[in-house]
Amino acid sequence: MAVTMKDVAEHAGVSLPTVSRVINDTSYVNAETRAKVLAAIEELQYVPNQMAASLRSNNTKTLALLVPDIASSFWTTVLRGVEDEAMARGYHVFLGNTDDDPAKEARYIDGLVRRRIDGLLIAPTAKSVPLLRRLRQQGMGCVVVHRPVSGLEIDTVRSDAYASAVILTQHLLAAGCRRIAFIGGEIEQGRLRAYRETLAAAGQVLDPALVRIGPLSEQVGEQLVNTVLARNPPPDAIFIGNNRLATGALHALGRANAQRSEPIAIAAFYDSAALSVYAPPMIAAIQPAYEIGRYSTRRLFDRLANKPVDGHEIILSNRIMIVSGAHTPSLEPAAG
Amino acid sequence: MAVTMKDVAEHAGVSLPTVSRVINDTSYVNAETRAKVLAAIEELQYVPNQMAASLRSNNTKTLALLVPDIASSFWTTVLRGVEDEAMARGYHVFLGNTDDDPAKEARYIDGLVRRRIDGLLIAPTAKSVPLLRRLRQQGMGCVVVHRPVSGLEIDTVRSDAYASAVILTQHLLAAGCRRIAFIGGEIEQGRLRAYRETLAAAGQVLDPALVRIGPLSEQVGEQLVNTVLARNPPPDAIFIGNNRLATGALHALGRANAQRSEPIAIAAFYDSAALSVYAPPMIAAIQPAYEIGRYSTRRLFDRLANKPVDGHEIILSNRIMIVSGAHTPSLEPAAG
DNA sequence: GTGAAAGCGCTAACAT
DNA sequence: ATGTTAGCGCTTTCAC
Repeated sequence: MAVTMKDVAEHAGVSLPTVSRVINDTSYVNAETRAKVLAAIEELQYVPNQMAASLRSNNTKTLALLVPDIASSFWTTVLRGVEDEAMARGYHVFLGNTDDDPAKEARYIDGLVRRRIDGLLIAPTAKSVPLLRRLRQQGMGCVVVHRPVSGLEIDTVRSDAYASAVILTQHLLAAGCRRIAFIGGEIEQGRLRAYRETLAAAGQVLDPALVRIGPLSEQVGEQLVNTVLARNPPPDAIFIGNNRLATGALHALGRANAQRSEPIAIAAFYDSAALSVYAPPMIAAIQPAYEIGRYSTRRLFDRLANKPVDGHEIILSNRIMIVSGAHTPSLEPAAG
Repeated sequence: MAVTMKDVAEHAGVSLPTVSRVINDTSYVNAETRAKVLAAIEELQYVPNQMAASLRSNNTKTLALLVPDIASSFWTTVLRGVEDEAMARGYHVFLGNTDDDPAKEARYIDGLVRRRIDGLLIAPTAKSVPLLRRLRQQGMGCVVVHRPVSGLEIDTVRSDAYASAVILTQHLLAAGCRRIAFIGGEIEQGRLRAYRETLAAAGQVLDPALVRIGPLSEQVGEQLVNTVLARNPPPDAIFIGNNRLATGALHALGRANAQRSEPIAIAAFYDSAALSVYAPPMIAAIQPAYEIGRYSTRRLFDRLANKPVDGHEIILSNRIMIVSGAHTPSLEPAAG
């Protein structure tokens, strides 16, 4: 059917492995021989068959990134980081959406293992630990992206959500807020804990009705805000623990604040893509999505190359920003 | 090394092809035999090697999507559509960013051809026609996404940008605007033509200084708006021909309008993801990104299956929306 | 309905 | 520095 390495070898009057050596630069080849081979490749328009190479050599030069939903600007930016880093090394990347559904995740991973990907970057669901454990036993290179995993020593790249959440909460307290609501996703346990502990440390009692958890979508963000606003007395500040929720939540808050003399203060986990589109006055923790993507991929490559690395966790810092104008996010990180 | 089909066959006491038949459901197998095989697969934790299967069967159950930049919400949503459709049929998808750079695109495609992907979904650069022609000669299934291609009969899925641009321009004219600026990307020739022709049809003379073309980024969107606003006399309306530019452009316009008694009217190509984050009063053409992704993928599958299809172009309609409140996009499509 | 044999296109191990 | 040989794990073809 298509032209194969054998055809190239015959055309160039050399043996088949010599062609392989030229293509993969895997051992020295005479300049003359090399030229003949290159000419044959050019003339026959030969394109190597990676399937065959992979079957023999046991590596596919292929990675995969599994995220909850690529439609979220955070994950999009992570993907861009992964892609840039992988492409620079001649690797290609599969993308998969899990929708945080363990069944979908499992189905995806099965397909990826069949395809013998060299490594996996994954934002696991809450129930993925056994699956990750099995993958690792099978020798699959894995890096967990942006989510902590308990009960398993595995490479993880994430930002320090807890520390940022403390700063955000302290900022609201310092601004005089005394009824601070929290909305977030199931997965944001660290941020919720930071919020609770910071309030407790400041001697604040917490109204449990002001803490709302829900699935990660814009619509839910809006609903959760409306729910806590309906509480009597209403909150004087809202901590939004997730960037996906933030998109909807900020809308609802914008409308609510437009009708109040004293606006409700806002702290939010957000990302730079969303920031460039909409940024009301607030204090925000901006997550380094692109860097998370790049560092995850680098760590994966380091593992694949058996390079020595220290520790299992890479923790990047969020950028804390105080946004003052309606559409003019300050470009300077805030102090503290 | 790993457990192979041969191991499964021995364990189940059947021949190797029988295992293959069970796995791929490729011919009838006795219920008993089937059960034995399935048990062996389970017991040995066997995962088929898709490389080997692909090498033999000449298909990889793999697609690729090449976009200018996945960080744009439009392409993100297209990807989601592609992914959903592909996953439903057991296909996996490679993602690539070209940054509209022909060299990068070529490098990417080479890697994909080596990997023997079954089909390619691509938003080509302006210079990709020869490349596409060659790919098609090699028998690669190709669908062009969201961009018109001239001089080549190739499957294309896009929205009717020209028609929408006419409606947007007519709307601005009907609202009494007489100095309508246009900002867009190099690639948006159809939209620019619609704008020019509609103005001409209405007997309007066009100030060439009010037409600005630039590369697609938020920053450029902001710059282009500032450039046309600096013109004396200033425009009374701005037509934003691209959703990526729109993000930055709408910021600049928001600031400008805040300081004017008579606001500058806005018409824009936008997308639903961006809309849910920020939507000032304007008339917008909302592009059906998710559907473009799904239809492209379906068309590709139809071609791969040699199904008869009529025509090379699938043209979807944009949704025309009149946004009135600051953050409350009307959910009803506007008439006309 | 199932098995035996061949071979997809390449790389790895060895020989020279 | 290059050639010979073997075989990666599977599907296909052809028997029976």
